Amino acid sequence: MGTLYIFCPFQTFWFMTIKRSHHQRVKIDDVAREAGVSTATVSRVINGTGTVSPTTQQRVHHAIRSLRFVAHGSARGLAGSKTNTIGIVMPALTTFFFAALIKGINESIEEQGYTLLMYSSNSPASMIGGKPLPLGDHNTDGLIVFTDFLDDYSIQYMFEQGLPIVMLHRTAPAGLDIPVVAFHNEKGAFEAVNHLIENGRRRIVFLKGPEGNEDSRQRELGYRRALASADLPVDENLIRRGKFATTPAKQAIETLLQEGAHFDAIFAGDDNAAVGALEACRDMDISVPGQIAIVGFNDDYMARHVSPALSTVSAPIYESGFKAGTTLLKLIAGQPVNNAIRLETKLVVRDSSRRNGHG
Amino acid sequence: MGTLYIFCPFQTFWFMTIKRSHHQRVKIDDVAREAGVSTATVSRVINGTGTVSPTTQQRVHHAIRSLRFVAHGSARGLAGSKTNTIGIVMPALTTFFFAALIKGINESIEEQGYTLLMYSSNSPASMIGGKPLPLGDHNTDGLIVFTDFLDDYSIQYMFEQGLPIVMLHRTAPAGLDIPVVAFHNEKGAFEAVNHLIENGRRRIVFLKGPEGNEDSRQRELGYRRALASADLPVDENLIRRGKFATTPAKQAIETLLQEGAHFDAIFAGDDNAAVGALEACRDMDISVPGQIAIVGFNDDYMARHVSPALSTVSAPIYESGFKAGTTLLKLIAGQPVNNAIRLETKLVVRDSSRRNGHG
DNA sequence: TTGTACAATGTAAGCGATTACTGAAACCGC
DNA sequence: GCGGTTTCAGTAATCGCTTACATTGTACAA
Repeated sequence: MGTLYIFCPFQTFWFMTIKRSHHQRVKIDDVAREAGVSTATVSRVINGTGTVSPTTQQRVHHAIRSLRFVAHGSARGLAGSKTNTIGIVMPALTTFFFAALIKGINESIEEQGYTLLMYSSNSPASMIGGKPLPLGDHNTDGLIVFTDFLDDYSIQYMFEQGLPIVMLHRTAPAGLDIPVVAFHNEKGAFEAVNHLIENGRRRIVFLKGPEGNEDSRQRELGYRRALASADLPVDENLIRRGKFATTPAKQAIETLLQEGAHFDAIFAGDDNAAVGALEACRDMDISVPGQIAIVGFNDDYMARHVSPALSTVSAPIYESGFKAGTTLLKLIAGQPVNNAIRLETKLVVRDSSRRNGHG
Repeated sequence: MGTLYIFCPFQTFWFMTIKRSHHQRVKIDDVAREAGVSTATVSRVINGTGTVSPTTQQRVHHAIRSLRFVAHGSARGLAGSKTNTIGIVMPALTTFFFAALIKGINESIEEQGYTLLMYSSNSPASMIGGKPLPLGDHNTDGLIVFTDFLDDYSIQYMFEQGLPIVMLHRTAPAGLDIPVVAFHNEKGAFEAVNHLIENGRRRIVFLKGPEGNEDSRQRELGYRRALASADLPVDENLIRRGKFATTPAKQAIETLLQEGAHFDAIFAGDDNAAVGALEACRDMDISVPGQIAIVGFNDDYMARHVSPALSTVSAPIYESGFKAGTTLLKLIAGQPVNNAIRLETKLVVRDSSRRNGHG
């Protein structure tokens, strides 16, 4: 600001750009003129479409670099009907889960030159009645749906418009041929509960997730199957709602204890809930795993850092995001995809459910 | 699929959309025709620009709803030179910090109809030499910079192009009038270290963040000032790199212990590092806070859930994201903004640094 | 009654790329 | 040397909106 060294190309450049401000930016015509070719040729070089001689390519690349040309996204979007952007609709979570997921998606699409357009909200969106999604077939080339706050009708609408869609941790609306990426929840839960049973636990609490959550529903099925296959009865009173969150889970366990319920293990719907359960026990001076064993789900960051370290069903969160990204890209490219991708989980036994602590 | 009830408008509609597939979608002309007005009027109604009679507005809104019209983002972007999208450049973190931040940004811009275009990467980007950012003045109306992987030169370039920019947890390139949103790191660190000193600690380890990280640098200044103001010497040997991560921090503490270093407290650069320190102590059977007191920074989710519960400098992460969002929007709107927003932190004393545990 | 001001709407020129179409030159085997 | 390909590159239409400008209509003061 202020200083201007006439002979310094960079400073001169700054000066120029300041002068012409936000308009008159360098566009493809400028590049074409600079390289002595037509805009079509520049476009071909940029996109690698059509045939351009090596010499010309060199010239064009040189012009692009020296002018610092970057194509206008909207213009490309309009002309090419391609945005190189995919969208994700998801709940506004603030957990490790969320972060890992996004990272996975991002890295899966990054090298392909795609960008993630994120729409995050906790309020329902719908194409009928409510405000329509700001995402969809205009702004993005594809969509990852990872939320319960979007009704089947809207999904069906976009799907039938031809928008590539991948469901993430949620099943597709009935009858629609939309790929799903999810964990093998039922199996993972079965193994977790089975592990508890094998260690002598008989009365096992299950902490459900939020109302309508699919992961939770499937984990509950696994829980029931494990009990059934060990010929243990299901006590509906031991099934409570932990909402995949620490505080509600803690309260649920406290309530159970106050009610004088009898149980020797807790299978929490996820690790957040498990941590809540852990704290309830700690506050009540109940030994874990001595009196009560606890197993969570997900293998969140903090699972191994709480004390006692939390046994949990390790779920490939990052991979699920990554898989969703690559699947969507394949879909966009018109390649065949596997329609139901279920990722395996793995039981990780730590201190919170070890046998040795048990009486 | 298959069933088609002639008299049901929705089904008929599906049928139609399927037939005409991905092209011939409903565009503004269709709406104009349906409402019996010109496209200009439809555009005015959509954007709330210009004057349109209430009756006409009604008709247009009705047409929009019945045709399920959603404006083509790229077309609007091209024509209006407005994308209603802001970008963020950030490191590919997988922490609670990141998630809360994004949530804050998102919610701050959501009600204004903006969307977040996220570019996340761990590889350097630059306008000179390297691959240019896929974000910037073409694709977004503004940019939040939250990463060290973007050089000052690029930021200066975009800034002088007139792109609204807000720096998040990073200072602006010298001489540029770019707003900064950050924590009061120095002060927060000072208070944390001071707290340790007041509780009788004398030899305090500091675990730095990653190379070049600004938050870390500022926290180190606070650490040094606190020691100085208590007339305590700074032992450079007690300053180690914890990289804002659990494992490196754990190793750093283990190394210190193996070297026979003498210290009675650890001020960790962030909570991840603090957890690592905690584990190193636990593994070595060192009592916390009995022998060594630990204080972290951020007040991450797990801080209160580890054991002993972690004392930490609580930082308003979500608010910082939110503030960055609103500031950027103001900037875009041409409104005056506060150029240096420093958010206050708050020391939260939990078990890991309580006096009673100290000899 | 006429002129002025303003409200309401239409017309049409872009915005900056992509790409279908077309033409010119170079290369091929016979 | 000649029709037939191929390669390389240019022309110009097009994508779906926004908006400057033009136009019409109506109210109101002079």
